[in-house]
Amino acid sequence: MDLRQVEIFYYVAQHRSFSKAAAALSLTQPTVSGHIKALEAALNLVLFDRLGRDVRLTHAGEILYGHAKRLVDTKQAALQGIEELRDGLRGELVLGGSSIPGQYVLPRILGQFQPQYPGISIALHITDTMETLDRVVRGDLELGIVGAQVAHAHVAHTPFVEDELVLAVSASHPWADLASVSMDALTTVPFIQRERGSGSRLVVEHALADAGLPPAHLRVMAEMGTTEAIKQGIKAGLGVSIMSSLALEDECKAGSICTVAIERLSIRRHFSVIRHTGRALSPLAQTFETFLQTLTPLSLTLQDTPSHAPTA
Amino acid sequence: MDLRQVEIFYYVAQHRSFSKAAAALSLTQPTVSGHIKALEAALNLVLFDRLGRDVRLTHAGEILYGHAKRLVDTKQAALQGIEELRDGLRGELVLGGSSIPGQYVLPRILGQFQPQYPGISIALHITDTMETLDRVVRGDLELGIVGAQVAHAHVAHTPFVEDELVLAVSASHPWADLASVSMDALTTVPFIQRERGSGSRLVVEHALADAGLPPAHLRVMAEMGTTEAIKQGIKAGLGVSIMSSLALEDECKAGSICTVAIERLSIRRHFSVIRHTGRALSPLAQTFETFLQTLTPLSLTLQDTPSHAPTA
DNA sequence: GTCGCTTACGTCTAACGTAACGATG
DNA sequence: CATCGTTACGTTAGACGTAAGCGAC
Repeated sequence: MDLRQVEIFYYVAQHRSFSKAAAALSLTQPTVSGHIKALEAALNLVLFDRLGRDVRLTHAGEILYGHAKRLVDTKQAALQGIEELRDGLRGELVLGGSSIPGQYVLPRILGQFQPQYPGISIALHITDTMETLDRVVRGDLELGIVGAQVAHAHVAHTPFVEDELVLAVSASHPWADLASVSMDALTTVPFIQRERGSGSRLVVEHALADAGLPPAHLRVMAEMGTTEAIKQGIKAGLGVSIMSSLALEDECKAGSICTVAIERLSIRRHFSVIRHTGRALSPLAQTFETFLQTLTPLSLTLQDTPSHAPTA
Repeated sequence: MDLRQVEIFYYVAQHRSFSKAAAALSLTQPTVSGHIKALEAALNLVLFDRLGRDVRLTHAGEILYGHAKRLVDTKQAALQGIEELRDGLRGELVLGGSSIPGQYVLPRILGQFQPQYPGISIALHITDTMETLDRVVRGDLELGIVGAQVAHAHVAHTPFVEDELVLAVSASHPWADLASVSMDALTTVPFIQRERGSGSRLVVEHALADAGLPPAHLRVMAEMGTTEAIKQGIKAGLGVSIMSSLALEDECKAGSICTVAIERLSIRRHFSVIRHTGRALSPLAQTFETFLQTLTPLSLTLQDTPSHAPTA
């Protein structure tokens, strides 16, 4: 049974006329005749009584009519669903982000993106860089945004907005009012670092090592799983840390944490958008990726990114 | 969007493999490839991620999969519905019958027919011959069984079981014990006849007229709308009547009404199955018509048709 | 090298249109 | 005779198969 035939049957049944159905379908009347004939032959049923100029459904035709209506409706619903999907108007955008991008960057971006597509839903999985990468590889996430360049076959990295990692100290710390401290000074104070697997930690260790300060020289007094925990540790006077300036916005404003420059050291990184090269992106994900590319770093910093120097 | 493509897509999605889907569909693998390619082009969407030897649905593919499943299921349901319909296993058999066939013949036949098709329902409309004919013409009834040959363009008559119209008198009537009476005697007793439009009345009038007894010569003392009313009239001693032997079964057995032969007159008729020549019969009606044809008059008379001579 | 999807190409069915025919009112 | 469905036939698109190509493990 061919859907085309069923569709034509549906039109004929509705119009009670072969010729009117043909007109409605932009076909010629013999074509409609042929399809109905073929359908009747395929089903081995007579579907219409041809009564002079009147065409009526037979009992069998009425049964088929109900099924035909359901088929045509289902097809229509499918086409509409696909249409909306293709336009990125519907669907679920499944994203992943490591902690800093996931907590401080993506929420702002999604806040701009979602209002443009009221029909969509967004799932944002915030884990760490490694886990995000794994999920992209498995296909659980369409796109990930991570804070470190982690290579993997089948995974493409696209550089994204820039981030600066800064030295953060408690407002009551002796360094709080200094313009800058030397790199060597870092080894003299208790240091709090992120857990292994964190992109931030990777970047910090690389940057310090490149500048001639092996990570082992730091007086690491604590290793914490989240940036939030580290901030609490800093405020409690446990130690200092180097973290994304993005995470310090509120604390700088509030004056509870101050950032201090490190002499001759600027730790900058790009966040990366990662995706599986072997998998196709959903239209919605494509739309989002395009949206990301139109975002200049400016449009992010424009909204309340803390200035480098603490306000307090 | 072609249903064939969707169906093939559905198989590929289920098997997570083009080649396995091809095998399941008895197609070659390139054919399946081609269909998926065409579908992806038609929808302007990538439906599968081809990951080496693994094939996975994209997000768009998953959306389509839901629709595809509904489409395939709907098609399947339609085919099954049609199948059952064609086999006459389901549906409604809409019949009409004039009073005698409708009340005394069809119930017996339907009692044999329906148990063979548990899924069907039967609507039996009992009116008179003319009304039954009209309804067949209008298409409200697929088949009618009437007691007289009434010609109409587009209506075909098929002779059915034979019926005998007999003289019925009350058990207390002077004629009750006679073997027969003369035709002329009929004009000497009060006569009860059926209403206009009745096939029985038509047949009786024709038969008497043919035998030389104009209907006007009867001493008609009552005209009643139903056979049942006439039987009550006979039992009450209002008069005699000529009616179908089929309607007298119980009364003869009970001894309340006796049948008497009329000399040199036997009034026989065939019931006719009528149908519209311009309309197709539903498979169920076809099945029923075939069933009717296999019924010999014997199989009807076999079950308790009253003997011509009264038992009492 | 093997497995599995894609591409290329040839065949053949069938979808469609045009034109002629036929029946109904 | 006008309208509407059917039949006949020619054209073209596409469904399918075979064979070769190609990337991944």
